[in-house]
Formats: sequence, C-alpha cells, structure tokens
Amino acid sequence: MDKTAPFEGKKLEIVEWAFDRFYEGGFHATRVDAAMAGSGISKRTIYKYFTSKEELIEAVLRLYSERIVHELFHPVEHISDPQEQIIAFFDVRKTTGRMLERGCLGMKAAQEYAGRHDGIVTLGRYAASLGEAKFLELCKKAGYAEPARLAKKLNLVFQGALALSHASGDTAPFLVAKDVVAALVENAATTRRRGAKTKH
Amino acid sequence: MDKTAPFEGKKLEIVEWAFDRFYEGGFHATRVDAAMAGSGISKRTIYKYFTSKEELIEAVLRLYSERIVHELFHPVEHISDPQEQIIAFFDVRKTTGRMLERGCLGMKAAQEYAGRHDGIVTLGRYAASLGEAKFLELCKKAGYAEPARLAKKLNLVFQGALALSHASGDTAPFLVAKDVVAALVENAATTRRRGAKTKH
DNA sequence: CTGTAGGTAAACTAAAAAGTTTACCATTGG
DNA sequence: CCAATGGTAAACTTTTTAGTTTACCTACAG
Repeated sequence: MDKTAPFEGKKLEIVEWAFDRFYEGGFHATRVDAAMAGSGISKRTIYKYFTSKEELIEAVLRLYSERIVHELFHPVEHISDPQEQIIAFFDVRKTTGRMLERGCLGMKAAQEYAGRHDGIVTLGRYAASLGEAKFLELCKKAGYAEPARLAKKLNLVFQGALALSHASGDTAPFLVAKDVVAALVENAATTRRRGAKTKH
Repeated sequence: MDKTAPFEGKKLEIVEWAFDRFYEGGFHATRVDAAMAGSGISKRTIYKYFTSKEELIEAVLRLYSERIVHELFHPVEHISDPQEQIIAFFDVRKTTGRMLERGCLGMKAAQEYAGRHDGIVTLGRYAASLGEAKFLELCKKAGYAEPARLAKKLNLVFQGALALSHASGDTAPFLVAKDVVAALVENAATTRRRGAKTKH
C-alpha cells in the first residue's frame, strides 16, 4: 500500500487515536501503552500495522498535514477575496477542531527528533511549512507588492498565536493575532493601491 | 541553601552544562547520561547535588529565567526611550548568546511536563511569561493608549520569531519580527500623539 | 606522611518501556 | 458446523535508563 495514501479502517483508527494522545502528551513522554490506553486497541494490533513507535509517529504526522488542510484551510476556502480569507483564517470561530490550542505538532516532532530520526523531522517540518505556503499563495493572489515578505510576517504571527494558545490552553491569542494581521494586510493593500513601494 | 538563590561552584557547573543539552535535545529525549557526556562530570556527582532528574530540570529552568534577563533584557536596558528599547529588543545583533534560535525552553518544559510534574510546569510558565511582563512595563513607560493590548501583540510576535528561529536554526525570523514590531509601535505612537482611540 | 574532602569512572540494580508471544474470543463465508 | 480472519488481553522478553554502589584518584591541611 502507498505510504502517502490516506489511511483506512483499523490503521486509520489507530492513527486517529494516537494523534490526540501524542498531540496532548508529546512524543517521547507518551509511551505506546499510554497512547493506546482506553482505546480498546491492543498493542499487538499496533505492531501488526506499524513496525515501530517511530513509524506510528510518521503516520500521525501525515494525518496532521491532512488535518491542517481540512480543518484550517478548507473552512475559509470559499471566501473569494484573498485578503478577507487571510483575516478569516485567524478568526477562530470559523475554524473547526481544537488544533489551534495545541500548538504545532510538526514543530514539536521536528524538535523532539532532531538528530534522532530523519523521517519524523522531515514530515514535521513539512507540516509546519504548510502555513507559510498557504499565506504565500494568498498574498500572491491578492497582488501585494512583496508577497513573500508579507507571507513570512503572517506566518510569524500565526506561529506566535499557536504557541501562546498552546501555553494558555485557549485561543484568545488568536484574537490578538487577528488585530495584528488586519493591520498588516490593510497596510499592504494601501501600499498596493497607492502604487508605492515599501523601502527597507 | 535557598533554592531560589543563584547557583555556585560545582552545582552551577552542572546546571550550565545540562542547560545546553536539555535546550538542544529536549527534556524527555535527553537522558541524564547523555546530558552529562563529555562534561567530565560523573553521574555520581549529579545525584549528590540533585535528588532526581526533575530537580535538575527545575534548576535548569531557574537558570533559564536568569539568562532571559541577562542575555535578552540587559543588553538593551541602557536605551532610555522605551519605544526604541522595544525595537532594539528584536534586533538580534544587540542581544548575546544563542537563546533566540533555540526556542523558549520554558514553554518546552511546560508542554513536556504538563500533567506530569507541577514544579517544572510552574517554572517553565514563569520563564515564558517574562517577555510579556517586560513588554508591558515598556509599553506603560512609553505611555501608549492600551499598553496591555500592545504588550500582548509584541509578545505574540516575539514568540512567533522564537518558534520559527528554532525551526529554521537561524535568527532570520527576528528580522521579519522587527518589521512587524516597528509598524506596531509606530502606529501606537501615532495614535497616542493624535489622542485618537483605536476601536475594535 | 597521612587522612579527609571532593571528585571520576564504571559496574551494578531497579524500574520502566518497547516490542513479542501465547491464549483466547467474535464474526463471517462456505 | 467449521475454518479463516482479525481482533483483544495479558504475560513475557529485551532494551533502555534512572539512580546506586564500589573502587579509585588527586589536592591539600596538619
């Protein structure tokens, strides 16, 4: 079976359960037993579908990438104006799930396994890069003067909100982030309309 | 001896060495042996000064709080204008050490030990809160209209830059952050001068 | 010279966690 | 009914790691 294909049946069930446990408890700190406790899934079954804890973690990170798209990007995709879409992205009421208040799992993985497991690090970094890629796409579409620069700023604010929401356990930092983002994109739009070029 | 007192002698030497190792490798992922390998300090000595790995980690977090003050706050303290001090804070050339490109150790600790070790979580959260407290102090001093709100924004940008610098391994995100911060404080200053009130 | 303080190195023990094996159970198609 | 499939539960083995013990080294005060 193709490793990059979406998971199915029991395998999906395992990965979905493990996803939440690792997300809450961290990878090293969450033991395989603890990760599956309460799921009704036996350790035997896990090792039938995965050769090691690390392989299970890789699967969790693939699921994480999918969920970023489905839970964060998809809910605002219908907004045709890219600038409005960017702002709506930071409006927690328009996104589903609890991913915003649990930090970036990709970064967590990349940090925990830096120098220890390349596959995990690569998948983690990839997931963590999806945000900036999406912002870049939207900034280009909006026709801002320096899309790459603005996308980096938006991603910075996004990562900050993610980190602080994680620390505090609620999404209040996203309200703060939305303010900052609104100022950034409105300023970029003004600059664009005036045809002026931001000097640095 | 007072636990909150700065460390001395051998104890300080142990904590300083462990600091870097835990910072690089994470707490759970870094074993006590691995943490002290190459230091010339034996495990015997560690357990003479600390009763457990967790107690050593608490000491590391106390050192981290001290270093935030010494390496991040102190180098810009001489700047009398609070607004300039805030901007200088994001100028990586004016800060010492490599703390900016290794993420927030306090957050890392609080996340890894959430629900596992209260002392570590408390110390981690405390260290992570020092930035916002400092920003709040400076925003008040500068006389901005909504100091708490602006301090939250600045902290958000700071945490974002910290996270991204950690992920990329260099401090380039702080250059991006500086731009965002400059826009934020300049806008706040303008608003203050005009006596206008930002609605939201 | 000698013993005490403070340390290293490395073997050891105990506990925990990864991964395996064995025994068993439930469903389903023939 | 019965064999095959696909799973649970729990005991087990192996590996890893926290923490301990033992033996030894070095500087130095008396």
